[in-house]
Amino acid sequence: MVSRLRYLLNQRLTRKQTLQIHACIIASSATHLEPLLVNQILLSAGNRAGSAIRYVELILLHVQASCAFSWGITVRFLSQNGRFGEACSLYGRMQRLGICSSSFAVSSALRACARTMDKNGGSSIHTQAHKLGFCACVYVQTALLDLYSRVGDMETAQRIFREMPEKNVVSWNSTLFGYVKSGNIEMARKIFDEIPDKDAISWNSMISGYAKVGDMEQAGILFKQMPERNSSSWNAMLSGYIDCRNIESARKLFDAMPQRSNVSWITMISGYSKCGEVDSARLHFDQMAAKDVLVYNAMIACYSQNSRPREALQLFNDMIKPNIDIFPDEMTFSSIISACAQLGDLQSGSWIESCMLRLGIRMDNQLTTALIDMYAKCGSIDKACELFNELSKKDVVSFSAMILGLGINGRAIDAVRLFDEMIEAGINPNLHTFSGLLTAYSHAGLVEEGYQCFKSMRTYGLMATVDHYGMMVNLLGRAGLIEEAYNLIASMPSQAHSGVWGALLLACRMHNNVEIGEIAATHCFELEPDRAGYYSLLANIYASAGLWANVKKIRKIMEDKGFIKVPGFSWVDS
DNA sequence: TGACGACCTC
Repeated sequence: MVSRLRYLLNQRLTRKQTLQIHACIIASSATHLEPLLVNQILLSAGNRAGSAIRYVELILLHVQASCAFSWGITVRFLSQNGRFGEACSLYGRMQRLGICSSSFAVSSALRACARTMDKNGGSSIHTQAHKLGFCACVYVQTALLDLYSRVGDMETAQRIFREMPEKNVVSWNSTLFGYVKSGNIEMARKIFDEIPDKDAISWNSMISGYAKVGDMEQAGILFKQMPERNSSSWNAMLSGYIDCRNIESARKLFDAMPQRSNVSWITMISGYSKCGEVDSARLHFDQMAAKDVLVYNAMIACYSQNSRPREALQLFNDMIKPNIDIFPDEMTFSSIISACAQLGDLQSGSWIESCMLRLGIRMDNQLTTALIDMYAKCGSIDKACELFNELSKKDVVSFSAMILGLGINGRAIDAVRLFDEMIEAGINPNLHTFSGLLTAYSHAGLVEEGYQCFKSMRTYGLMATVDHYGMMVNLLGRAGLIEEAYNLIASMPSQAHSGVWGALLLACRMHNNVEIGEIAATHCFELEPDRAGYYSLLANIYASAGLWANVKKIRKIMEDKGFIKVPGFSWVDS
Protein backbone atom coordinates (compact mmCIF):
# COMPACT_ATOMS: atom_id res chain seq x y z
CA MET A 1 0.00 0.00 0.00
CA VAL A 2 2.78 2.39 0.95
CA SER A 3 4.72 1.74 -2.25
CA ARG A 4 1.59 2.34 -4.27
CA LEU A 5 1.26 5.65 -2.43
CA ARG A 6 4.86 6.54 -3.24
CA TYR A 7 4.23 5.78 -6.90
CA LEU A 8 1.12 7.93 -7.05
CA LEU A 9 2.86 10.81 -5.34
CA ASN A 10 5.30 11.06 -8.21
CA GLN A 11 2.57 11.44 -10.82
CA ARG A 12 0.79 14.47 -12.10
CA LEU A 13 -2.52 13.76 -10.48
CA THR A 14 -5.80 13.27 -12.20
CA ARG A 15 -9.04 13.24 -10.26
CA LYS A 16 -9.08 9.48 -10.35
CA GLN A 17 -5.54 9.24 -8.96
CA THR A 18 -6.29 11.68 -6.20
CA LEU A 19 -9.19 9.51 -5.16
CA GLN A 20 -6.82 6.55 -5.21
CA ILE A 21 -4.48 8.39 -2.87
CA HIS A 22 -7.45 9.05 -0.68
CA ALA A 23 -8.21 5.37 -0.57
CA CYS A 24 -4.55 4.46 0.05
CA ILE A 25 -4.27 6.79 3.00
CA ILE A 26 -7.47 5.48 4.51
CA ALA A 27 -6.22 1.92 4.07
CA SER A 28 -2.81 2.77 5.56
CA SER A 29 -4.28 4.31 8.67
CA ALA A 30 -4.61 0.84 10.09
CA THR A 31 -0.92 0.10 9.61
CA HIS A 32 0.32 3.59 10.48
CA LEU A 33 2.28 5.88 8.17
CA GLU A 34 5.95 6.53 8.87
CA PRO A 35 6.92 10.16 9.57
CA LEU A 36 9.23 10.36 6.57
CA LEU A 37 6.48 9.38 4.22
CA VAL A 38 4.16 11.88 5.84
CA ASN A 39 6.66 14.61 5.05
CA GLN A 40 7.01 13.39 1.51
CA ILE A 41 3.26 13.43 1.04
CA LEU A 42 2.98 16.93 2.46
CA LEU A 43 5.74 18.35 0.31
CA SER A 44 4.40 16.78 -2.83
CA ALA A 45 0.92 18.02 -1.94
CA GLY A 46 2.30 21.50 -1.42
CA ASN A 47 3.89 21.45 -4.84
CA ARG A 48 0.73 20.43 -6.51
CA ALA A 49 -1.97 22.33 -4.67
CA GLY A 50 -5.25 22.00 -6.59
CA SER A 51 -6.48 18.46 -6.44
CA ALA A 52 -3.91 17.43 -3.81
CA ILE A 53 -5.82 19.45 -1.23
CA ARG A 54 -8.27 16.57 -1.07
CA TYR A 55 -6.01 14.25 0.84
CA VAL A 56 -4.34 16.71 3.18
CA GLU A 57 -7.08 16.26 5.74
CA LEU A 58 -6.38 12.58 5.87
CA ILE A 59 -2.70 13.30 6.33
CA LEU A 60 -3.60 15.44 9.31
CA LEU A 61 -4.80 12.31 11.02
CA HIS A 62 -1.28 10.95 10.74
CA VAL A 63 0.66 14.08 11.34
CA GLN A 64 0.68 13.41 15.10
CA ALA A 65 3.31 10.79 14.44
CA SER A 66 5.64 13.24 12.75
CA CYS A 67 7.98 16.08 13.62
CA ALA A 68 7.61 19.82 14.14
CA PHE A 69 8.66 20.37 10.54
CA SER A 70 5.67 18.51 9.14
CA TRP A 71 3.33 20.43 11.40
CA GLY A 72 4.75 23.70 10.19
CA ILE A 73 4.55 22.91 6.52
CA THR A 74 1.04 21.56 6.89
CA VAL A 75 -0.10 24.82 8.45
CA ARG A 76 1.58 26.70 5.63
CA PHE A 77 0.14 24.40 3.02
CA LEU A 78 -3.39 24.83 4.30
CA SER A 79 -3.00 28.57 4.59
CA GLN A 80 -1.68 28.84 1.05
CA ASN A 81 -4.56 26.87 -0.33
CA GLY A 82 -7.36 28.79 1.21
CA ARG A 83 -8.10 26.27 3.98
CA PHE A 84 -7.80 29.00 6.59
CA GLY A 85 -10.06 27.53 9.23
CA GLU A 86 -8.19 24.26 9.16
CA ALA A 87 -4.83 26.06 9.26
CA CYS A 88 -5.91 27.91 12.42
CA SER A 89 -7.20 24.85 14.18
CA LEU A 90 -4.12 22.83 13.26
CA TYR A 91 -1.90 25.56 14.65
CA GLY A 92 -3.98 25.51 17.82
CA ARG A 93 -3.54 21.76 18.11
CA MET A 94 0.20 22.22 17.65
CA GLN A 95 0.25 24.63 20.59
CA ARG A 96 -1.72 22.35 22.86
CA LEU A 97 0.62 19.46 22.14
CA GLY A 98 3.62 21.65 22.93
CA ILE A 99 5.18 21.24 19.49
CA CYS A 100 7.91 23.74 18.76
CA SER A 101 6.71 26.61 16.57
CA SER A 102 8.64 28.34 13.81
CA SER A 103 8.46 31.62 11.94
CA PHE A 104 7.04 29.61 9.04
CA ALA A 105 4.19 28.29 11.11
CA VAL A 106 3.57 31.62 12.84
CA SER A 107 3.35 33.68 9.68
CA SER A 108 1.14 31.09 8.00
CA ALA A 109 -1.18 30.90 10.99
CA LEU A 110 -1.37 34.69 11.11
CA ARG A 111 -2.26 34.78 7.44
CA ALA A 112 -5.03 32.28 8.08
CA CYS A 113 -6.39 34.36 10.98
CA ALA A 114 -6.29 37.46 8.79
CA ARG A 115 -8.35 35.79 6.07
CA THR A 116 -10.95 34.44 8.48
CA MET A 117 -11.08 37.82 10.25
CA ASP A 118 -10.17 36.09 13.50
CA LYS A 119 -8.73 39.05 15.35
CA ASN A 120 -8.62 37.35 18.74
CA GLY A 121 -6.86 34.28 17.43
CA GLY A 122 -4.40 36.51 15.60
CA SER A 123 -3.68 38.65 18.65
CA SER A 124 -2.89 35.64 20.80
CA ILE A 125 -0.47 34.34 18.16
CA HIS A 126 1.01 37.84 18.12
CA THR A 127 1.63 37.71 21.89
CA GLN A 128 3.15 34.28 21.61
CA ALA A 129 5.36 35.23 18.65
CA HIS A 130 6.61 38.13 20.72
CA LYS A 131 7.59 35.82 23.59
CA LEU A 132 9.34 33.42 21.23
CA GLY A 133 11.26 36.21 19.57
CA PHE A 134 9.78 35.74 16.10
CA CYS A 135 8.70 39.35 15.81
CA ALA A 136 12.09 40.32 14.44
CA CYS A 137 11.40 38.20 11.36
CA VAL A 138 10.26 40.36 8.47
CA TYR A 139 7.75 37.74 7.30
CA VAL A 140 6.12 37.64 10.72
CA GLN A 141 6.01 41.44 10.82
CA THR A 142 4.35 41.60 7.42
CA ALA A 143 1.87 38.91 8.42
CA LEU A 144 0.99 40.93 11.54
CA LEU A 145 0.58 44.08 9.51
CA ASP A 146 -1.65 42.19 7.09
CA LEU A 147 -3.70 40.77 9.99
CA TYR A 148 -4.48 44.11 11.62
CA SER A 149 -5.10 45.76 8.25
CA ARG A 150 -7.65 43.14 7.27
CA VAL A 151 -9.56 43.11 10.52
CA GLY A 152 -9.82 46.89 10.31
CA ASP A 153 -7.57 47.78 13.25
CA MET A 154 -5.59 50.40 11.34
CA GLU A 155 -4.21 51.93 14.51
CA THR A 156 -2.28 48.81 15.43
CA ALA A 157 -1.40 48.22 11.79
CA GLN A 158 0.09 51.72 11.56
CA ARG A 159 2.07 51.18 14.75
CA ILE A 160 3.57 47.93 13.47
CA PHE A 161 4.33 49.61 10.16
CA ARG A 162 6.09 52.54 11.86
CA GLU A 163 8.14 50.21 14.03
CA MET A 164 9.32 48.09 11.13
CA PRO A 165 13.06 48.67 10.78
CA GLU A 166 13.00 47.87 7.10
CA LYS A 167 9.94 48.72 5.07
CA ASN A 168 9.61 47.08 1.71
CA VAL A 169 6.98 47.35 -0.97
CA VAL A 170 5.04 44.45 0.56
CA SER A 171 4.63 46.24 3.89
CA TRP A 172 3.61 49.45 2.11
CA ASN A 173 1.08 47.53 0.05
CA SER A 174 -0.39 45.80 3.09
CA THR A 175 -0.97 49.15 4.78
CA LEU A 176 -2.45 50.58 1.60
CA PHE A 177 -4.76 47.59 1.31
CA GLY A 178 -5.91 48.06 4.91
CA TYR A 179 -7.12 51.59 4.19
CA VAL A 180 -8.70 50.49 0.91
CA LYS A 181 -10.54 47.67 2.65
CA SER A 182 -11.88 49.90 5.41
CA GLY A 183 -13.11 52.35 2.76
CA ASN A 184 -10.81 55.16 3.92
CA ILE A 185 -9.93 56.24 0.40
CA GLU A 186 -8.26 59.52 1.45
CA MET A 187 -5.76 57.78 3.72
CA ALA A 188 -5.24 55.08 1.11
CA ARG A 189 -4.35 57.73 -1.44
CA LYS A 190 -2.01 59.40 1.02
CA ILE A 191 -0.13 56.12 1.58
CA PHE A 192 -0.15 55.40 -2.15
CA ASP A 193 1.48 58.74 -2.93
CA GLU A 194 4.16 58.05 -0.29
CA ILE A 195 5.22 54.61 -1.55
CA PRO A 196 8.79 55.07 -2.77
CA ASP A 197 8.80 52.40 -5.47
CA LYS A 198 5.28 51.42 -6.36
CA ASP A 199 4.79 48.09 -8.05
CA ALA A 200 1.81 46.78 -9.99
CA ILE A 201 0.11 45.63 -6.76
CA SER A 202 0.26 49.15 -5.32
CA TRP A 203 -1.40 50.56 -8.43
CA ASN A 204 -3.95 47.78 -8.63
CA SER A 205 -4.92 48.13 -4.96
CA MET A 206 -5.46 51.85 -5.37
CA ILE A 207 -7.49 51.34 -8.54
CA SER A 208 -9.73 48.77 -6.90
CA GLY A 209 -10.05 51.09 -3.91
CA TYR A 210 -11.57 53.77 -6.13
CA ALA A 211 -13.65 51.17 -7.92
CA LYS A 212 -15.03 49.86 -4.61
CA VAL A 213 -16.27 53.29 -3.54
CA GLY A 214 -17.83 53.72 -6.97
CA ASP A 215 -15.38 56.37 -8.21
CA MET A 216 -14.71 54.84 -11.61
CA GLU A 217 -13.44 58.14 -12.92
CA GLN A 218 -10.46 58.25 -10.54
CA ALA A 219 -9.94 54.53 -11.06
CA GLY A 220 -9.78 55.13 -14.80
CA ILE A 221 -7.30 57.99 -14.43
CA LEU A 222 -4.90 55.82 -12.42
CA PHE A 223 -5.45 52.94 -14.78
CA LYS A 224 -4.30 55.11 -17.69
CA GLN A 225 -1.42 56.55 -15.68
CA MET A 226 0.12 53.34 -14.43
CA PRO A 227 3.34 52.36 -16.16
CA GLU A 228 2.70 48.66 -16.65
CA ARG A 229 -0.78 47.22 -16.57
CA ASN A 230 -1.10 43.53 -15.87
CA SER A 231 -4.19 41.37 -16.09
CA SER A 232 -5.07 42.17 -12.46
CA SER A 233 -5.24 45.87 -13.31
CA TRP A 234 -7.77 45.17 -16.04
CA ASN A 235 -9.69 42.88 -13.70
CA ALA A 236 -9.82 45.55 -10.99
CA MET A 237 -11.45 47.94 -13.47
CA LEU A 238 -13.74 45.18 -14.69
CA SER A 239 -15.07 44.32 -11.23
CA GLY A 240 -15.45 48.03 -10.52
CA TYR A 241 -17.89 48.36 -13.41
CA ILE A 242 -19.66 45.19 -12.34
CA ASP A 243 -20.05 46.47 -8.78
CA CYS A 244 -21.69 49.66 -10.12
CA ARG A 245 -23.93 47.41 -12.23
CA ASN A 246 -22.54 49.06 -15.34
CA ILE A 247 -22.50 45.90 -17.41
CA GLU A 248 -22.17 47.80 -20.69
CA SER A 249 -18.86 49.42 -19.74
CA ALA A 250 -17.70 46.12 -18.29
CA ARG A 251 -18.46 44.43 -21.58
CA LYS A 252 -16.55 47.09 -23.56
CA LEU A 253 -13.55 46.80 -21.28
CA PHE A 254 -13.66 43.01 -21.46
CA ASP A 255 -13.64 43.13 -25.26
CA ALA A 256 -10.70 45.55 -25.22
CA MET A 257 -8.57 43.48 -22.85
CA PRO A 258 -5.22 42.40 -24.28
CA GLN A 259 -5.28 39.16 -22.33
CA ARG A 260 -8.11 37.62 -20.37
CA SER A 261 -7.40 35.49 -17.34
CA ASN A 262 -9.87 33.12 -15.74
CA VAL A 263 -10.54 35.87 -13.23
CA SER A 264 -11.73 38.14 -16.06
CA TRP A 265 -14.10 35.51 -17.38
CA ILE A 266 -15.43 34.70 -13.93
CA THR A 267 -15.95 38.40 -13.20
CA MET A 268 -18.00 38.74 -16.39
CA ILE A 269 -20.03 35.61 -15.71
CA SER A 270 -20.90 36.73 -12.18
CA GLY A 271 -21.59 40.24 -13.48
CA TYR A 272 -24.17 38.91 -15.90
CA SER A 273 -25.52 36.74 -13.12
CA LYS A 274 -26.11 39.77 -10.89
CA CYS A 275 -28.03 41.49 -13.69
CA GLY A 276 -30.11 38.39 -14.36
CA GLU A 277 -28.61 37.93 -17.82
CA VAL A 278 -28.16 34.20 -17.46
CA ASP A 279 -27.91 33.41 -21.16
CA SER A 280 -25.15 35.96 -21.73
CA ALA A 281 -23.29 34.38 -18.82
CA ARG A 282 -23.63 30.95 -20.41
CA LEU A 283 -22.43 32.29 -23.73
CA HIS A 284 -19.24 33.46 -22.06
CA PHE A 285 -18.89 30.19 -20.22
CA ASP A 286 -19.14 28.23 -23.45
CA GLN A 287 -16.52 30.40 -25.13
CA MET A 288 -13.89 29.55 -22.52
CA ALA A 289 -11.22 27.08 -23.52
CA ALA A 290 -9.69 25.96 -20.23
CA LYS A 291 -12.36 25.89 -17.57
CA ASP A 292 -11.32 25.31 -13.98
CA VAL A 293 -13.44 24.58 -10.95
CA LEU A 294 -13.99 28.29 -10.21
CA VAL A 295 -15.44 28.92 -13.65
CA TYR A 296 -17.86 26.04 -13.22
CA ASN A 297 -18.72 27.37 -9.76
CA ALA A 298 -19.50 30.81 -11.15
CA MET A 299 -21.82 29.40 -13.79
CA ILE A 300 -23.56 26.99 -11.43
CA ALA A 301 -24.03 29.83 -8.93
CA CYS A 302 -25.48 31.95 -11.73
CA TYR A 303 -28.15 29.35 -12.49
CA SER A 304 -28.86 28.80 -8.84
CA GLN A 305 -29.16 32.50 -7.98
CA ASN A 306 -31.43 33.15 -10.94
CA SER A 307 -33.96 30.44 -10.06
CA ARG A 308 -32.84 27.95 -12.68
CA PRO A 309 -32.04 24.97 -10.47
CA ARG A 310 -32.42 22.31 -13.14
CA GLU A 311 -29.73 23.86 -15.30
CA ALA A 312 -27.48 24.16 -12.24
CA LEU A 313 -27.82 20.45 -11.61
CA GLN A 314 -27.29 19.68 -15.28
CA LEU A 315 -24.03 21.62 -15.34
CA PHE A 316 -22.91 19.92 -12.15
CA ASN A 317 -23.55 16.61 -13.86
CA ASP A 318 -21.40 17.69 -16.81
CA MET A 319 -18.68 18.77 -14.42
CA ILE A 320 -18.31 15.40 -12.73
CA LYS A 321 -18.21 13.38 -15.93
CA PRO A 322 -15.15 11.11 -15.95
CA ASN A 323 -13.58 12.80 -18.99
CA ILE A 324 -13.54 16.18 -17.26
CA ASP A 325 -10.74 16.44 -14.75
CA ILE A 326 -12.21 18.91 -12.30
CA PHE A 327 -12.93 18.52 -8.61
CA PRO A 328 -16.11 20.07 -7.28
CA ASP A 329 -15.37 21.87 -4.01
CA GLU A 330 -17.28 23.35 -1.07
CA MET A 331 -18.42 26.33 -3.13
CA THR A 332 -19.78 24.09 -5.87
CA PHE A 333 -21.83 22.24 -3.33
CA SER A 334 -23.16 25.37 -1.64
CA SER A 335 -24.76 26.39 -4.93
CA ILE A 336 -25.88 22.90 -5.82
CA ILE A 337 -27.57 22.36 -2.48
CA SER A 338 -29.34 25.66 -2.95
CA ALA A 339 -30.56 24.42 -6.34
CA CYS A 340 -31.94 21.26 -4.70
CA ALA A 341 -33.67 23.42 -2.11
CA GLN A 342 -35.41 25.33 -4.88
CA LEU A 343 -36.61 22.08 -6.40
CA GLY A 344 -37.94 21.07 -3.00
CA ASP A 345 -36.95 17.53 -3.71
CA LEU A 346 -35.13 15.48 -1.12
CA GLN A 347 -34.09 12.85 -3.60
CA SER A 348 -31.63 15.00 -5.51
CA GLY A 349 -30.55 16.39 -2.15
CA SER A 350 -29.54 13.02 -0.81
CA TRP A 351 -27.81 12.19 -4.09
CA ILE A 352 -25.75 15.36 -3.60
CA GLU A 353 -24.97 14.38 -0.03
CA SER A 354 -23.64 11.03 -1.18
CA CYS A 355 -21.50 12.81 -3.79
CA MET A 356 -20.00 14.96 -1.06
CA LEU A 357 -19.15 11.94 1.02
CA ARG A 358 -17.54 10.18 -1.92
CA LEU A 359 -15.42 13.18 -2.86
CA GLY A 360 -14.34 13.81 0.73
CA ILE A 361 -15.95 17.26 1.01
CA ARG A 362 -15.72 18.53 4.56
CA MET A 363 -18.90 19.92 6.09
CA ASP A 364 -18.36 23.53 7.11
CA ASN A 365 -20.85 25.99 8.54
CA GLN A 366 -21.71 27.44 5.16
CA LEU A 367 -22.50 24.07 3.66
CA THR A 368 -24.50 23.19 6.75
CA THR A 369 -26.45 26.42 6.31
CA ALA A 370 -27.25 25.48 2.71
CA LEU A 371 -28.43 22.08 3.94
CA ILE A 372 -30.61 23.65 6.65
CA ASP A 373 -32.35 25.65 3.93
CA MET A 374 -32.74 22.58 1.75
CA TYR A 375 -34.18 20.33 4.45
CA ALA A 376 -36.56 23.06 5.60
CA LYS A 377 -37.83 23.66 2.06
CA CYS A 378 -38.30 19.93 1.55
CA GLY A 379 -40.40 19.78 4.70
CA SER A 380 -37.85 18.01 6.92
CA ILE A 381 -37.89 20.71 9.55
CA ASP A 382 -36.65 18.47 12.36
CA LYS A 383 -33.54 17.56 10.37
CA ALA A 384 -33.01 21.28 9.68
CA CYS A 385 -33.27 22.11 13.40
CA GLU A 386 -30.83 19.37 14.23
CA LEU A 387 -28.24 20.76 11.80
CA PHE A 388 -28.82 24.29 13.06
CA ASN A 389 -28.10 23.25 16.64
CA GLU A 390 -24.90 21.55 15.52
CA LEU A 391 -23.44 24.72 13.96
CA SER A 392 -20.22 25.76 15.67
CA LYS A 393 -20.87 29.42 14.90
CA LYS A 394 -24.26 30.82 13.95
CA ASP A 395 -24.29 33.91 11.75
CA VAL A 396 -26.98 36.07 10.19
CA VAL A 397 -27.24 33.74 7.20
CA SER A 398 -27.85 30.58 9.21
CA PHE A 399 -30.29 32.35 11.53
CA SER A 400 -32.20 33.73 8.54
CA ALA A 401 -32.32 30.33 6.87
CA MET A 402 -33.69 28.76 10.04
CA ILE A 403 -36.24 31.55 10.60
CA LEU A 404 -37.52 31.14 7.05
CA GLY A 405 -37.54 27.36 7.46
CA LEU A 406 -39.67 27.55 10.59
CA GLY A 407 -41.90 30.10 8.86
CA ILE A 408 -42.70 28.01 5.80
CA ASN A 409 -43.31 24.99 8.01
CA GLY A 410 -46.00 26.80 9.95
CA ARG A 411 -44.01 27.47 13.12
CA ALA A 412 -44.35 31.22 13.34
CA ILE A 413 -43.95 31.38 17.12
CA ASP A 414 -40.67 29.49 16.97
CA ALA A 415 -39.50 31.73 14.13
CA VAL A 416 -40.14 34.85 16.17
CA ARG A 417 -38.48 33.31 19.20
CA LEU A 418 -35.41 32.53 17.11
CA PHE A 419 -35.34 36.09 15.82
CA ASP A 420 -35.29 37.38 19.41
CA GLU A 421 -32.50 34.94 20.20
CA MET A 422 -30.52 36.29 17.27
CA ILE A 423 -30.90 39.90 18.39
CA GLU A 424 -29.96 38.80 21.91
CA ALA A 425 -26.76 37.29 20.49
CA GLY A 426 -25.86 40.68 19.02
CA ILE A 427 -26.29 39.65 15.39
CA ASN A 428 -27.77 42.32 13.11
CA PRO A 429 -30.68 41.19 10.96
CA ASN A 430 -30.64 41.86 7.21
CA LEU A 431 -33.24 41.91 4.43
CA HIS A 432 -33.28 38.11 4.20
CA THR A 433 -34.01 37.82 7.91
CA PHE A 434 -37.12 39.92 7.45
CA SER A 435 -38.23 37.94 4.40
CA GLY A 436 -38.19 34.89 6.64
CA LEU A 437 -40.06 36.60 9.45
CA LEU A 438 -42.74 38.06 7.17
CA THR A 439 -43.19 34.66 5.58
CA ALA A 440 -43.73 33.21 9.03
CA TYR A 441 -46.38 35.79 9.90
CA SER A 442 -48.02 35.33 6.53
CA HIS A 443 -48.28 31.56 6.92
CA ALA A 444 -49.75 31.95 10.39
CA GLY A 445 -52.13 34.74 9.30
CA LEU A 446 -50.83 37.05 12.03
CA VAL A 447 -51.68 40.35 10.37
CA GLU A 448 -51.05 42.90 13.10
CA GLU A 449 -47.81 41.29 14.24
CA GLY A 450 -46.62 41.04 10.65
CA TYR A 451 -47.35 44.70 10.04
CA GLN A 452 -45.46 45.74 13.17
CA CYS A 453 -42.54 43.60 12.06
CA PHE A 454 -42.59 45.21 8.62
CA LYS A 455 -42.52 48.67 10.17
CA SER A 456 -39.70 47.70 12.54
CA MET A 457 -37.33 47.14 9.62
CA ARG A 458 -36.45 50.82 9.72
CA THR A 459 -35.27 50.54 13.30
CA TYR A 460 -32.56 48.22 12.01
CA GLY A 461 -31.63 50.63 9.24
CA LEU A 462 -33.19 48.47 6.53
CA MET A 463 -35.24 49.64 3.56
CA ALA A 464 -37.97 47.19 2.61
CA THR A 465 -37.55 45.91 -0.95
CA VAL A 466 -40.32 45.31 -3.47
CA ASP A 467 -40.39 41.68 -2.34
CA HIS A 468 -41.05 42.68 1.26
CA TYR A 469 -43.94 44.84 0.09
CA GLY A 470 -45.19 41.84 -1.88
CA MET A 471 -45.22 39.73 1.26
CA MET A 472 -47.12 42.42 3.15
CA VAL A 473 -49.70 42.70 0.35
CA ASN A 474 -50.06 38.95 0.50
CA LEU A 475 -50.53 39.01 4.28
CA LEU A 476 -53.05 41.87 4.28
CA GLY A 477 -54.85 40.61 1.20
CA ARG A 478 -55.37 37.08 2.49
CA ALA A 479 -56.88 38.50 5.65
CA GLY A 480 -59.37 40.42 3.51
CA LEU A 481 -57.78 43.82 4.12
CA ILE A 482 -57.83 44.60 0.42
CA GLU A 483 -58.04 48.39 0.74
CA GLU A 484 -55.09 48.44 3.15
CA ALA A 485 -53.07 46.28 0.79
CA TYR A 486 -53.89 48.59 -2.10
CA ASN A 487 -52.92 51.67 -0.11
CA LEU A 488 -49.65 50.02 0.85
CA ILE A 489 -48.78 49.55 -2.83
CA ALA A 490 -49.66 53.19 -3.49
CA SER A 491 -47.23 54.24 -0.74
CA MET A 492 -44.30 52.25 -2.14
CA PRO A 493 -41.15 54.24 -2.79
CA SER A 494 -40.36 52.23 -5.95
CA GLN A 495 -42.41 50.64 -8.73
CA ALA A 496 -44.31 47.48 -7.81
CA HIS A 497 -43.53 44.42 -9.91
CA SER A 498 -46.00 41.83 -11.16
CA GLY A 499 -45.53 39.73 -8.02
CA VAL A 500 -46.95 42.51 -5.85
CA TRP A 501 -49.93 43.24 -8.10
CA GLY A 502 -50.44 39.52 -8.60
CA ALA A 503 -50.69 39.02 -4.84
CA LEU A 504 -53.32 41.76 -4.69
CA LEU A 505 -55.24 40.26 -7.61
CA LEU A 506 -55.25 36.87 -5.93
CA ALA A 507 -56.55 38.43 -2.72
CA CYS A 508 -59.32 40.13 -4.70
CA ARG A 509 -60.27 36.76 -6.15
CA MET A 510 -60.37 35.22 -2.65
CA HIS A 511 -62.55 38.00 -1.31
CA ASN A 512 -64.45 38.84 -4.52
CA ASN A 513 -63.46 42.49 -4.78
CA VAL A 514 -64.29 43.65 -8.30
CA GLU A 515 -63.24 47.28 -8.03
CA ILE A 516 -59.67 46.79 -6.81
CA GLY A 517 -59.42 43.50 -8.68
CA GLU A 518 -59.79 45.41 -11.97
CA ILE A 519 -57.03 47.84 -11.00
CA ALA A 520 -54.68 45.03 -9.97
CA ALA A 521 -55.45 43.09 -13.13
CA THR A 522 -54.73 46.10 -15.36
CA HIS A 523 -51.26 46.36 -13.84
CA CYS A 524 -50.65 42.64 -14.18
CA PHE A 525 -51.69 42.65 -17.85
CA GLU A 526 -49.33 45.52 -18.51
CA LEU A 527 -46.38 43.96 -16.73
CA GLU A 528 -46.82 40.40 -17.93
CA PRO A 529 -49.09 40.44 -21.01
CA ASP A 530 -48.50 36.80 -21.84
CA ARG A 531 -49.50 35.23 -18.58
CA ALA A 532 -52.88 33.58 -18.87
CA GLY A 533 -53.37 33.18 -15.11
CA TYR A 534 -54.10 36.86 -14.53
CA TYR A 535 -56.93 36.82 -17.09
CA SER A 536 -58.49 33.74 -15.50
CA LEU A 537 -58.35 35.37 -12.08
CA LEU A 538 -60.17 38.47 -13.30
CA ALA A 539 -62.72 36.36 -15.17
CA ASN A 540 -63.37 34.42 -11.96
CA ILE A 541 -63.81 37.65 -10.01
CA TYR A 542 -66.41 38.81 -12.55
CA ALA A 543 -68.12 35.43 -12.53
CA SER A 544 -68.48 35.37 -8.75
CA ALA A 545 -70.08 38.83 -8.92
CA GLY A 546 -72.46 37.66 -11.67
CA LEU A 547 -71.01 40.10 -14.24
CA TRP A 548 -71.37 37.67 -17.13
CA ALA A 549 -70.92 40.25 -19.89
CA ASN A 550 -67.46 41.06 -18.48
CA VAL A 551 -66.62 37.38 -18.18
CA LYS A 552 -67.39 36.99 -21.85
CA LYS A 553 -65.20 39.97 -22.72
CA ILE A 554 -62.21 38.51 -20.88
CA ARG A 555 -62.73 35.11 -22.45
CA LYS A 556 -62.72 36.76 -25.85
CA ILE A 557 -59.38 38.44 -25.10
CA MET A 558 -58.02 35.10 -23.92
CA GLU A 559 -59.11 33.45 -27.15
CA ASP A 560 -57.53 36.21 -29.23
CA LYS A 561 -54.28 35.82 -27.33
CA GLY A 562 -54.36 32.09 -27.89
CA PHE A 563 -54.73 31.21 -24.22
CA ILE A 564 -57.90 29.26 -24.92
CA LYS A 565 -58.20 26.80 -27.75
CA VAL A 566 -61.07 27.76 -30.04
CA PRO A 567 -63.11 24.62 -30.91
CA GLY A 568 -62.10 23.29 -34.30
CA PHE A 569 -58.53 24.46 -33.95
CA SER A 570 -57.51 22.25 -31.11
CA TRP A 571 -54.61 19.87 -31.51
CA VAL A 572 -56.44 17.27 -29.51
CA ASP A 573 -59.47 17.44 -31.81
CA SER A 574 -57.43 17.15 -34.95
C1' DT B 1 6.84 31.82 2.91
C1' DG B 2 4.56 37.70 2.59
C1' DA B 3 0.97 42.21 -0.41
C1' DC B 4 -3.79 43.25 -5.27
C1' DG B 5 -7.94 40.60 -8.55
C1' DA B 6 -12.66 35.80 -9.29
C1' DC B 7 -16.50 31.44 -7.41
C1' DC B 8 -20.66 29.88 -1.89
C1' DT B 9 -25.08 29.42 1.83
C1' DC B 10 -30.36 32.99 3.80
